[in-house]
Amino acid sequence: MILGNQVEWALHCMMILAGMPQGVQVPAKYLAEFHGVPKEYLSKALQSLAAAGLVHTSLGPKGGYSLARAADKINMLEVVEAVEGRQNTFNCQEIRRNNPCEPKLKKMKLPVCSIAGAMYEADNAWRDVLRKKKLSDLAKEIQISVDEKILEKSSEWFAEKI
Amino acid sequence: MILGNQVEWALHCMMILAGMPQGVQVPAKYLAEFHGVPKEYLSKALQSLAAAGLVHTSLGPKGGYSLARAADKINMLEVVEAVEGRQNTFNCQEIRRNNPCEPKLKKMKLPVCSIAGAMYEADNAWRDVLRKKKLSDLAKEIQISVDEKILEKSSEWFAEKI
DNA sequence: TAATTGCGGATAAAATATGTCCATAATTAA
DNA sequence: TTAATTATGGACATATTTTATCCGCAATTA
Repeated sequence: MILGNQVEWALHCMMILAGMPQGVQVPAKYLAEFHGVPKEYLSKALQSLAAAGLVHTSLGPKGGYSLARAADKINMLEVVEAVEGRQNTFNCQEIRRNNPCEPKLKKMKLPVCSIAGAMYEADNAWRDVLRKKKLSDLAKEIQISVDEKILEKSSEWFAEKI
Repeated sequence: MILGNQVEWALHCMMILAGMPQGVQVPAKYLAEFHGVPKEYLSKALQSLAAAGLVHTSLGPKGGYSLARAADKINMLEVVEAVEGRQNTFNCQEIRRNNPCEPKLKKMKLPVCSIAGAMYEADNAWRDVLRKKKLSDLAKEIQISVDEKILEKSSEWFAEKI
């Protein structure tokens, strides 16, 4: 039960975009180079973000990606779900219906299985944590925990390229 | 990001075992038949439960599986982790170390990444829910939600076979 | 002794994750 | 107008994980 790498990539990219000046578009090429990940594959994640309305995209030179909303209006869950989908981690196969004692169970309408219910409850707790964490919250934490010089150099690195 | 079927199977098997009279061992064969799942593969999950000390096993005729502890001394998280492992759903690849501005990052010791930290927090919330849910709680819920006749028939079905 | 059962290793098939390649259309700057 | 740049999206390839299946072994019971 493990999330794909794309989730990590997407979150880091969103933080980069959150740190960009207004109106600047960042191409996938540089997001990929900066994070050391394959550009073509990262693009798939970025396209998912675009499809979910979390980033704005533009074509051509000076084109690229930017946040579609302010960082305090986007939470982590949106990013994770955009890339990973919205399925529950628990995929109930309804094996209780295979009970040989009651063949009718195969077709009957049943209330949610208690086991599945508990697993869904856990999934919801997971989502709640991510929903409460805005990108702006993350940005603050990063501002505090990461060496100031690195942040500055990174900023310059992007500014040069774009 | 989806749990394997084994988790569902294992949880349902645990509930069957929780409903068995003291001292009765249930063979994998019947657990598989009852739930309509392949015996050989289910056995792998049951072996994981045994390795985690959640079930007791015995060989030979009249052998099989039984709970290693009372149902109120086992929680859902233990079952899930026995089968699925204890990894976090978020597998941090530390792509921040690929930052071209600071090659030293590759080898430096760093505090937990803010992004990873938030994801771990979500994982912990997920675990907390499952840890609080004992098998005995589930048993009560099932007792209430499932048709009494089905419970009785199922009980008889196992009693006949064993 | 014969039947039953869990255990564990080897193998295989199917599904998913990961990664690459390329043609296309849109946009910008010269 | 032209050339360069960029996202999009589909096709394809590879790697990894999940989902099994098979079988010999040792332990146990009747």
